[in-house]
Amino acid sequence: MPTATTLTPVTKDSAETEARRRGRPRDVRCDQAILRATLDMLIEGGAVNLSIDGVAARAGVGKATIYRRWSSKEALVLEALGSDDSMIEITDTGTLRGDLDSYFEVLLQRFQADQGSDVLPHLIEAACYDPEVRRSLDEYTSNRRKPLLAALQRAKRRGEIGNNVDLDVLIDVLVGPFVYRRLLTGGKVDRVFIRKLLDIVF
Amino acid sequence: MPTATTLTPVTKDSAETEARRRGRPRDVRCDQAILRATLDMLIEGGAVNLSIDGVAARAGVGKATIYRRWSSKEALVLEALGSDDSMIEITDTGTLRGDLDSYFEVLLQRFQADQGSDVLPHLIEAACYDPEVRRSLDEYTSNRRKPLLAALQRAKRRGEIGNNVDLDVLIDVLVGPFVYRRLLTGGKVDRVFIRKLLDIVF
Amino acid sequence: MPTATTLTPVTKDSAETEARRRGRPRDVRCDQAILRATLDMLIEGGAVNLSIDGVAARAGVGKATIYRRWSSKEALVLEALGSDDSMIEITDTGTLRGDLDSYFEVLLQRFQADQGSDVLPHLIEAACYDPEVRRSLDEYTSNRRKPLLAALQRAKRRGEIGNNVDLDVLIDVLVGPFVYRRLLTGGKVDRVFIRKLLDIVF
Amino acid sequence: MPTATTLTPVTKDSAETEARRRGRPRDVRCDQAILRATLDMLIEGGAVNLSIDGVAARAGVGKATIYRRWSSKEALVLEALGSDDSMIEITDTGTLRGDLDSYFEVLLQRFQADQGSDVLPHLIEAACYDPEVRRSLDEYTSNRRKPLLAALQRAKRRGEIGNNVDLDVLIDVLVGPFVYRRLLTGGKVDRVFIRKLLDIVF
DNA sequence: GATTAACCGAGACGGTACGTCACGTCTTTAA
DNA sequence: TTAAAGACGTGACGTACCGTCTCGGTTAATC
Repeated sequence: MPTATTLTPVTKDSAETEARRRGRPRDVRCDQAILRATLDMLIEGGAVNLSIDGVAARAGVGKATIYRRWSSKEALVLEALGSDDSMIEITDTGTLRGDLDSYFEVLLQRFQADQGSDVLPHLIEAACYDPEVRRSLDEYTSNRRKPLLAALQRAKRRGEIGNNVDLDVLIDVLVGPFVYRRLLTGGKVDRVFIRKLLDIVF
Repeated sequence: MPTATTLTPVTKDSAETEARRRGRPRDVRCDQAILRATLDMLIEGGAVNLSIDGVAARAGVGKATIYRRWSSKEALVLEALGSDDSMIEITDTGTLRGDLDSYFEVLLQRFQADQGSDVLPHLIEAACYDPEVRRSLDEYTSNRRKPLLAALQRAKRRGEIGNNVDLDVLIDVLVGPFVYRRLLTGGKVDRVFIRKLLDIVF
Repeated sequence: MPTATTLTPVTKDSAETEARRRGRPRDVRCDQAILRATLDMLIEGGAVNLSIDGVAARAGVGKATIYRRWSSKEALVLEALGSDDSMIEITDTGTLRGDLDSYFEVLLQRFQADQGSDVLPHLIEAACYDPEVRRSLDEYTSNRRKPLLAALQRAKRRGEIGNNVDLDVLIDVLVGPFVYRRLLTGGKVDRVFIRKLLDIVF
Repeated sequence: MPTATTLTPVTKDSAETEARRRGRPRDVRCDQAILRATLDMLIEGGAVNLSIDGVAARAGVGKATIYRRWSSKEALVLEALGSDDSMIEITDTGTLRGDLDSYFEVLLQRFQADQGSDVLPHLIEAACYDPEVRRSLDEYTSNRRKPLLAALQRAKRRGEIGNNVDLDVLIDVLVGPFVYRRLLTGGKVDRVFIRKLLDIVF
């Protein structure tokens, strides 16, 4: 998930150092209520059925209060999702295969839980015409890759991966098939799939 | 692309065997005009800016005439896309590497031309809540995989690919990274990427 | 009710004298089914909820078969209503008061049964922009006045009504208040009303 | 015409006593523009050719802005008509015949100007299935009767009208024939008609 | 008996208007 | 200055009927 600063503040209140803005300060409870309502409605109806009007009503908040904080529905969604820290941690098992097993196990669960959700697809589409969303989505993706990258770097140091292998591309090869099946083919994603995938790559 | 029968007819006229539907038959020119208008507007403004009202106006057709044929905007888009036969043909070069080079060359052009388009992302999202779109999208994807599958089977027969390799998963490994970069990471997709990808897999 | 000839035939088959048109003759059962369906739907939902599509479906008839016979919804309604001959017969009681009592008794029942119906109002509106309906409605009204006119003429001959009284206007005075209450004031129409009305006029 | 409160506000702002509704107040210029456009279009094309889309476009206003204020086309029309204060004033001439002459003179002009208009008929029909319109139409009618009632009461006090005459019914007798001719018979409404009418009643 | 013209059902066709929804902005009062 | 409330113009939605127009298939009178 992108750090909150990427999308959140329409008006930057960059730091507390800044001489405390004048006028009534923003109510933090509003932020919370809005994000809470957003998450709830995302779970209930997906991103498509999420409307700003709906969130405002549910959060007991004026629409302007939302637009004051986020520039678009997607910015709001991205931040609402970001509040759950969903980064996959990879415990260093000492071997590449061990690390990957632990990683894919979690990834598998994520994908299965995620089935039917339209949140990611919605953001992907939104990213097409909203550069800000594009940036945030890239950052989100990038963050998710970090633990895997670390594990692969460890393996490279241990000599388990050839020196001439581009690790970024290797990640694409390992994660891409998941995304492809999930979004386009509707194919199954299970342990057998993972095993076959690893058999091919390594 | 799905064969026309998948999405097209809201009312199925399953076969010609059926004794010719009663009533005034549908005007084929309407189908053509609508699909033509849809494609034009897709190119001009993407899937998000495509409205049924707009298509109807442009095609010189009543809205009902569209809804009579397609149940949703996405069904319409899928068929409009399908009408251009965009399957990638792989000429049999005799070697796996040769086949793949020719395939990826075209795929690369496609991806670059496709950059910024929101059509595929839009369909992916639509597939989340419209099973009909889901089905058609799967079929579309499946068709696109066929030439590649054929090439890999030739290679397997020639012994270039191990007998225990699951070709379906291999395709996922070859194509998935493209999709992943295109939709999620925003990463570059070029010849260097392809070379590194093939280096890893083979 | 207007004689059928006023509105009914879009194409006039004025008389049997004409050398019997060629081609398949119109099916009388269609006329019946259509009028039947129209009456039923009028009773169920009023003139506003009456649609040609609906009548056609209910009568098991093509829409063209209706338009071949009647030029508009209202023409159809007028004829459907006309099939019940609803003229009020006044039995000659020998005195004006007796005749009027018998007449108003029936008129009263009609008005009460008619309450809530939108058929007459609908026709009145239609008459504004359809001269054919205008003509038919006038004729319909005119026919309804005839029995009353006859009774008044008898009374005039008997000397119960002054010689200088315009009987047409007298009918207006006797019937107008009914219509006025029914359509515009929403006021009660009962025996007391009739008595007071007659008290004023005579 | 009904006082504005009858139909106007979909959400009642019953009185000024209520502590000023929250949120952005309705723009009075919208009301004016909408009513203005409605009246114009009524004059041009009658009630049948009046569409909400048309009014919205002409008034330069969104459709929702209209629906926020009036629940139906007819409610809108009724209020638009009411904004022109069309009550007929009867100057006290001292004699019944004088008052009536002055009244009928204006009524006559109204009826002639009104010829061909479908507004009243349209409202009458609408009143059949919309109780709100029914109520407003009754109130409208009731208001229109008031001046006449006052004149008749003056005449009664002067002894020109018998004590046992029900003035409400008398009004029905005086006005009903007009309505009846106008709506149903298509008969002429002129000074001769009025004279004959008065000859009969008085 | 073949031809022919009008009829019939079904339903497609271009339109128009409907009433609803959500968008993102703006305008009020109150804190 | 922020907040809640909600009005605002915009524009698309999917539906319902309109009256007309093809279709294939009757059904008689005429040739």
